[in-house]
Amino acid sequence: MIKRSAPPTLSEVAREAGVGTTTVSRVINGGARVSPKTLARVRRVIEQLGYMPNQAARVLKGDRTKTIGLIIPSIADPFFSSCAEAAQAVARANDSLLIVTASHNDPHTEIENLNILISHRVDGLILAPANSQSQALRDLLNRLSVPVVAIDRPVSNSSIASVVTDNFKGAKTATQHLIDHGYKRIVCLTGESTLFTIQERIRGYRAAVEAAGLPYSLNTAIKDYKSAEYAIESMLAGAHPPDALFTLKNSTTTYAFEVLQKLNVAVPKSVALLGFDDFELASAVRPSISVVQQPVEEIGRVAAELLFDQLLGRRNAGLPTRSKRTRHVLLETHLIQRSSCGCTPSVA
Amino acid sequence: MIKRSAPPTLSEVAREAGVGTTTVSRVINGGARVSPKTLARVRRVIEQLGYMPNQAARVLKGDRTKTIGLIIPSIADPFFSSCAEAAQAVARANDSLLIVTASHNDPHTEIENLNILISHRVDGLILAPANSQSQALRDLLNRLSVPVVAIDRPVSNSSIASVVTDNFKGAKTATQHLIDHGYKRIVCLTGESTLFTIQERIRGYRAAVEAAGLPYSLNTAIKDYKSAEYAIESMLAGAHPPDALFTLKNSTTTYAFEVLQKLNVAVPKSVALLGFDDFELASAVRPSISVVQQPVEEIGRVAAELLFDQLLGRRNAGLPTRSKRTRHVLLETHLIQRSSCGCTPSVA
DNA sequence: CTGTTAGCGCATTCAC
DNA sequence: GTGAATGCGCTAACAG
Repeated sequence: MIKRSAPPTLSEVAREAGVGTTTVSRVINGGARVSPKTLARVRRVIEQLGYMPNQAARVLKGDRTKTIGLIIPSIADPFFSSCAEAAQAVARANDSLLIVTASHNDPHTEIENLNILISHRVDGLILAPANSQSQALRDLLNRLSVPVVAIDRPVSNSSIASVVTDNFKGAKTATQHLIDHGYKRIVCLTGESTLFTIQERIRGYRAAVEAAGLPYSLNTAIKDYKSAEYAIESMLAGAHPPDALFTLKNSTTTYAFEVLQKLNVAVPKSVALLGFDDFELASAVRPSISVVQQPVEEIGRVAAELLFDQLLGRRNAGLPTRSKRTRHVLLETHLIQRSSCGCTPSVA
Repeated sequence: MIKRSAPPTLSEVAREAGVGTTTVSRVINGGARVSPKTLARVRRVIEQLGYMPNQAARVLKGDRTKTIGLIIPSIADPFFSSCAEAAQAVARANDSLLIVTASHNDPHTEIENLNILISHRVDGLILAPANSQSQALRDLLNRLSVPVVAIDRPVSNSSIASVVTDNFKGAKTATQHLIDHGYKRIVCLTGESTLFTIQERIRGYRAAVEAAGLPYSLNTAIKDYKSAEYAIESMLAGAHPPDALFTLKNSTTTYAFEVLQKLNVAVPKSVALLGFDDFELASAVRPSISVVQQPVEEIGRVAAELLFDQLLGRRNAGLPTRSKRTRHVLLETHLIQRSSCGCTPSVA
């Protein structure tokens, strides 16, 4: 076992096998038009030397890099890591490598990641924009020579393809569901209210309560257990305590749930709970928590498929045609009726 | 806004700015030894053209790629995605890009990923071996010219650095904790019993019960809710029903928890529950679930730090010195005493 | 301070 | 079937 400092090169293989570099190149790329004898010999040398083609050199030749980039807020976030997993599956199916980076929802880090990926000459890009409105991002994306697909949040005022959940409709339907249950004082709780998705959900909530002539009550200051506890405790002690809570994001939902438990509030009897975004144990807790479910894997999968559509279309078209049909995919949510909203699900 | 098909190159920038390529190169790399005047001019052209250096060309020059690879079973798995996040932070701090791929615990896919990363000439590699025993993996890893760090599971019979949790000790301590509570029939439940980590935990469980002269009862067939339900239900109906359950992995723990709830078994009164590996809502459910917590982020962080240590050491040493001190880091677990084991935690 | 030049490893003409 | 030569974009000698 020889541990060299530098990996073997194609020409070393060629020399060792006593053939030209072209032949080795052919062998690597399928072995067409090479005599069985030399094929075998070259393959043996490759095996022996542990030769692996240098991706950088191939890329430099101007071909595609067979690499696509994905920029998400966080790798550790279940929502986005599921997207990533799905996108990676599609990438692999298209013989490509997916490079995932985290922006932490910071526009600066996002641009940084973008530049890194551009330097790596990714063939295409999927990203969840930290800020849907950012002019800088829009500019950078527009001058890019590769196709881009936005996920979870669109890039506003741009023709960039996107795959997002119908947050408005999902929130409106969910709120309506609470209204149908007969709740009169539905309070909406959330954090990170600057995010596009959250704003859409707020719009949906508002549309529903206003249409029903019910009070609109929104608290966007829930950032941790403490703030949730404070908010809920004071509301409950107030003159017009809520009879239902609509939480717009995962963490808020669990905070609210924990607070209600801590306070020994009967759910849904005294206060109902409905959350946006499903999570692992929502069905395991007591009462099980009703949620608006997003098609997480689908987002990643569809985004990647859209990207490769553009990639393939582009190659077939010959010229880098401006995509004729920029597509915006709006994915439906699904209301999962468990116990916390007042429903009695068939499956415990 | 001109959308070119091919990204601008360094020499285009040079031509446009009326300087030599070297000057542009200098500007890109910090701008040392360039007159302020030209510096400004070149920078303007770069900005204007939206030039970004081609990573592939740099790599081809033989320098480091400033890229490290990470192979984990799944991106969507909270445990590993947290590791990945931590490793990425370290990578960024070292001005490097982390490329994450998923092996799905399949040795074949693992080798495939490995080859892809080798082709990309990563400077180093972190991986959670699908099979700790695999000879093929060991061979491949050994002939690699870059440093490797194994996480979660070691590569047995090899000098490859590793960062793993002390699964044996963690499981033994946990079992002992149950014994101290007075439980006499502690049953161990799990799936994926071929994994190194699970085997270590089984060893720990066994060591503890045998030392205490208690019966050893292991079921490694828990793969979904159904199998958990079947297993637990039959045990409970048997002659010697367990008074405590020790579950060796996350999913098993939640399955067990759900089954116990479904069956209306009082926890921990009738049957106690203790799980290996912490998870998001373990403290939010009722009763809150006691667990053996692993230092997840630390695994990723330490592994990456170890890798960069080797990388830097290697560069300073000049020659590719065989690492004198191959390091094996064993990380301690932490027993989180919540309610399900019979403890009364101070924090509800 | 600045420009010229030579390759890095590979795929790809184009000859033989 | 096969090989020699060219150039992808960049950096690092070396001149000036």
